[in-house]
Amino acid sequence: MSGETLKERRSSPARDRVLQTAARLFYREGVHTVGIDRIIAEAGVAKATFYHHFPSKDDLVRAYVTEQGALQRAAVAAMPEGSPRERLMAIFAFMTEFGAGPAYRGCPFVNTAAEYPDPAHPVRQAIAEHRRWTRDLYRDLLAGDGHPDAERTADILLLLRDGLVVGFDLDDPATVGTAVQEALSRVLAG
Amino acid sequence: MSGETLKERRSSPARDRVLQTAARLFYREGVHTVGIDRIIAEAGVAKATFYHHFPSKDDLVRAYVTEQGALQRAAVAAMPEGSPRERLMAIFAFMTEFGAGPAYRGCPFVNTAAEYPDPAHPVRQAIAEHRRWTRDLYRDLLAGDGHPDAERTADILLLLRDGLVVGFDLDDPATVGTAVQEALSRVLAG
DNA sequence: AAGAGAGTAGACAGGTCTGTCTGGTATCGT
DNA sequence: ACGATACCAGACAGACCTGTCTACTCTCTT
Repeated sequence: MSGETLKERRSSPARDRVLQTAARLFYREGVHTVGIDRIIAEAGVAKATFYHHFPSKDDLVRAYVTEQGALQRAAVAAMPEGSPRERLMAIFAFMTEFGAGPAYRGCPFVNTAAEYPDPAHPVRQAIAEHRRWTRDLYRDLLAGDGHPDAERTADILLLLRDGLVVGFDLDDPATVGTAVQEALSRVLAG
Repeated sequence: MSGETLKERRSSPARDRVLQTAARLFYREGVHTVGIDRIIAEAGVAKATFYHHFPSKDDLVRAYVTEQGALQRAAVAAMPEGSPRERLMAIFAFMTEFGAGPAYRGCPFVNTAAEYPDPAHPVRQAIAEHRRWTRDLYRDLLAGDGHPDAERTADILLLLRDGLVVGFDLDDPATVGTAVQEALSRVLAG
């Protein structure tokens, strides 16, 4: 057997193009406003091919969310070595840098969740899974840094992270950036 | 001249019913997924009447956002008397209580903004206006409490507020509730 | 008395949405 | 050589969307 026996992981050029195009459009314009026709047109893929790889649009949205999660996990894994404290700070520094950029449109998970009210929906479950991973990442880094209350502080950092992504999307980036720095020092000191 | 000479403020039973129905549906299910037909059906209003009061759906959405802002301002104004510090705490206590309820679906402003990517859109501007009011409210209460850095701390509180509304929508309410309390004490202790 | 304004019911136009289906081509493993 | 798989182009169905329009009723103001 070849390397990739995983069920859903089968890749193909057309599928990748669809997913990449969908990611770009969904992030920039939202999920419900972007139609299948537009995605396949910009991806240069036939409609039958699209429905061959994704049984429905919701499956594509779920794949989009899952893909974004994988990208974030890969980005964290590829981060330069350092102490847990340094890594934690680097994560927030990266979000701040990215959030201040002109292409920033908020957090794909938070934005997509706003369009899927039902918590039981597969898309929402994929989002919930990524949020658990994020919180656990914070907790592990805090614990590795010897923080006395890693569990609760991780919850606070998630709170801060959500405020960050919303603020960078809706408010003045410079103001949000300094607020995040200040909040981090107050939270981690306390 | 009678009391109400303000341009847009003219009220009517049918208009109120439309706005109230739209608020309920938009909040629970999102803006783009709820159509005009459904709103007028549930509001018991003819289509011509709807378009008589609201030139387009976007005008209704803008009215929805503006109305939510007015409700929040009224709620704060109707709060029991107390010191600035007590009032600030009461605001966060109220959000926590409300956010833990079963009907909570996140912040209407944040959720609606996720469906309107263009910052120049009237809907987005109405949202931005409410966010400025919120931040200034925090700043005034902090200043009234004699906080040494009311400006920057207000930004942090807004950060925390956004984390709160997102967290209560997507995560376990109990966990978020304790995290907010803890974060508040750490941030305000400074 | 008369007209303006608010209301109702519902048909209609023109567009967009998701998803299906037809029909044909190319590549690849066996 | 052959069957499976991936891909293309595009028509089509059926639903839903926003917004317009006709035609009529009721009530208030002047």
